[in-house]
Amino acid sequence: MAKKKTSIKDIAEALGISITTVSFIINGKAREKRISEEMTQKVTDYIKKIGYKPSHLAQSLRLGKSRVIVFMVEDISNQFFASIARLIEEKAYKNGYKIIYCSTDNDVNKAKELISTFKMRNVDGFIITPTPDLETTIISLMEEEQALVLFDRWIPELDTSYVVVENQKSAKEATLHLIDQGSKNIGFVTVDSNQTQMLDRLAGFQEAITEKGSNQETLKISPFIIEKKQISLHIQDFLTMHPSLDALFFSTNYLAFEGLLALAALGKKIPEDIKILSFDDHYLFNLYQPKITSIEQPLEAIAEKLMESILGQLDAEAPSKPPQKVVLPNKLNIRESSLKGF
Amino acid sequence: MAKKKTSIKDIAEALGISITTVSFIINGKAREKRISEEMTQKVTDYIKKIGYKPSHLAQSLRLGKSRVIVFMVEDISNQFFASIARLIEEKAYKNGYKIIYCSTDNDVNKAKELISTFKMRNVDGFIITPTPDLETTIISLMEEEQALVLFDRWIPELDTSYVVVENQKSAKEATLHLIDQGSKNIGFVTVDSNQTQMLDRLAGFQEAITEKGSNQETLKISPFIIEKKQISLHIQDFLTMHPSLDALFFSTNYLAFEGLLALAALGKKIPEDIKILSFDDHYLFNLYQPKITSIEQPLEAIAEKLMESILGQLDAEAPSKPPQKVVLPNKLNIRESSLKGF
DNA sequence: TTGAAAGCGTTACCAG
DNA sequence: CTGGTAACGCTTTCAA
Repeated sequence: MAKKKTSIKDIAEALGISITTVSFIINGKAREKRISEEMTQKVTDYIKKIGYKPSHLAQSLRLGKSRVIVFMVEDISNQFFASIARLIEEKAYKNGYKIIYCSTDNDVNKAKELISTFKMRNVDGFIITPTPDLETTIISLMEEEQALVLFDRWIPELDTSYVVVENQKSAKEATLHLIDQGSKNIGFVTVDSNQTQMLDRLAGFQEAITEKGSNQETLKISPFIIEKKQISLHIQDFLTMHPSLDALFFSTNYLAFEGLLALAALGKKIPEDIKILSFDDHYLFNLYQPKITSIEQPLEAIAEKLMESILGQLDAEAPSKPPQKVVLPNKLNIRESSLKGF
Repeated sequence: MAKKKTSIKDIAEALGISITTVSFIINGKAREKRISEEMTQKVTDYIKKIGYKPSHLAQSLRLGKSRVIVFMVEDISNQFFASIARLIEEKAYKNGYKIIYCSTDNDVNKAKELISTFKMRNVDGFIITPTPDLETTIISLMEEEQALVLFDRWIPELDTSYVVVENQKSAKEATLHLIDQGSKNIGFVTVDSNQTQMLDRLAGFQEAITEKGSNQETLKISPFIIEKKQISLHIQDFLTMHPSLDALFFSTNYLAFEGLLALAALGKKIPEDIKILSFDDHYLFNLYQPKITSIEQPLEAIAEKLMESILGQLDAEAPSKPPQKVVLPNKLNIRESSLKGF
């Protein structure tokens, strides 16, 4: 494949000077090393002429840094992760870093394998949404002093940097809103896993319920259901088993979409028959009739903090700080689906 | 950062043997090089014990291959691209390749810069949705005999591998369906650009119109409109200016979503007042009331062909084939939004 | 002001 | 069967 690439050596030979000189000039150390103006000029001109680009690979090997950051999420085709990815990518490129994405499917073994292969690629930093049981691997990453930041969920036992949102607080607030709108019997539909963000959302929900003495039912959908259709059917069953439910809180948007389908199948009217609301805003919540109330995570801020944290750890100049633990506020977008008088 | 990593040299020293031997064993050439069973055993045991992993960086430098493929799309947060990315990623990992994603925003300069920086990272292959005016860069890639495959759109003048879908045929078929359902005056809403896929869709639409002698109007939305709201307003204007339109064909799903918003604002009923249909299926088209008719691209097949093509080019064993030009069929999902009697 | 050479971690050729 | 060593492309120390 690919024609032989010109190397720094070729340049040196062509110009009849040493590799060192070329290297210094390329790396902007001409001044510092007091290389003559004309030499510098000659070299830069030649480089521009032949369009030489140094090999990042060789640089990485030599310097022990690759300027690559891994962004490891549950599923990159998920809108939430894809959006963050997009924002991260932008900020990374601006700082001379590249991003490698990968999806874990929330499978520990896949995650472990991925981390191991990335370590041997000398990536500089890891941004990870941890799968269950990933503690030991994360610990080894910490021991090796790798730049690391968790997001979306974190591991309570570990003292790592992370960026998450106020799951519990927002879930509580949203639940209170539902109660405030007259809901007396609220169903919480979530995914059956012990990821912190899901647990916190449930906790927030229950806190509100307890506080106000309302009734509640909870449906935990197995994360192993691949076929979406199944999810919708589960929700239908849930609704028929608990006919008195007058509101539904979905812990994440894809569950809400399935819920919408279930509700339509049962001929339930939103919000007259049943009010609904979901965590994780989605562009289409604003489009659906009625518009769906939801809790919006601050994508931009999450990406910002993530990069700030990882870049901070990567900055050799800066003194190494203690792990940064960032918890960002969400925004409750109240729309038609949860309103009493609508 | 990171503790000193153990290298092949450390292993050789620790075991009192040569680097070469270790290297052979690691690379499974023990048999071939007729290294003794016990030596092999000793080394593999030791490697397992200390958990040694070879440096991919050094391997890449040495071998001139990085086992990295770049996936360069317009916008990775777009559902279509994110879904393909997910599928590609899976297939790549299975073959020992990693994927680096990046978004061009359909901006030539960004694309050029990206390609240049990836070249110096010795990536092995490029999967690209070309931006306008990217010809020269693509040509230089071809001259360097880089593994390359375009997708979503391609560059007619260039003899590259590509994977696209039957845009024209499907658009025509969909338009005929609309006419068949009694539409007499169809509006085509597209993005104002000369990307091949959009042009082909328009061509297919017009072909059907001409063939059947129907009426048509076309609205081209500038790709520079960032604010979605604006798009929706444009569509509203379009509809009020052409009140006789009885069907709308959206060339891509995000335009359809905005169209839905516009239609709702104008109080138009689908499909009674106006029928609609869109290119690029979306999970939510099936959820909306009424369900939206759309043309579904074969994501899985696209990803499959893309990887097949790039891996084929990367396979040193295989004789270099002429560029593979793949055109995949789509599927017209007829749903409620385009049906007469609904 | 410039150059020689070591070294980053591998692979693979050539000896023995 | 095993080992020495050049080379991949670069940075950087030390020397001139």
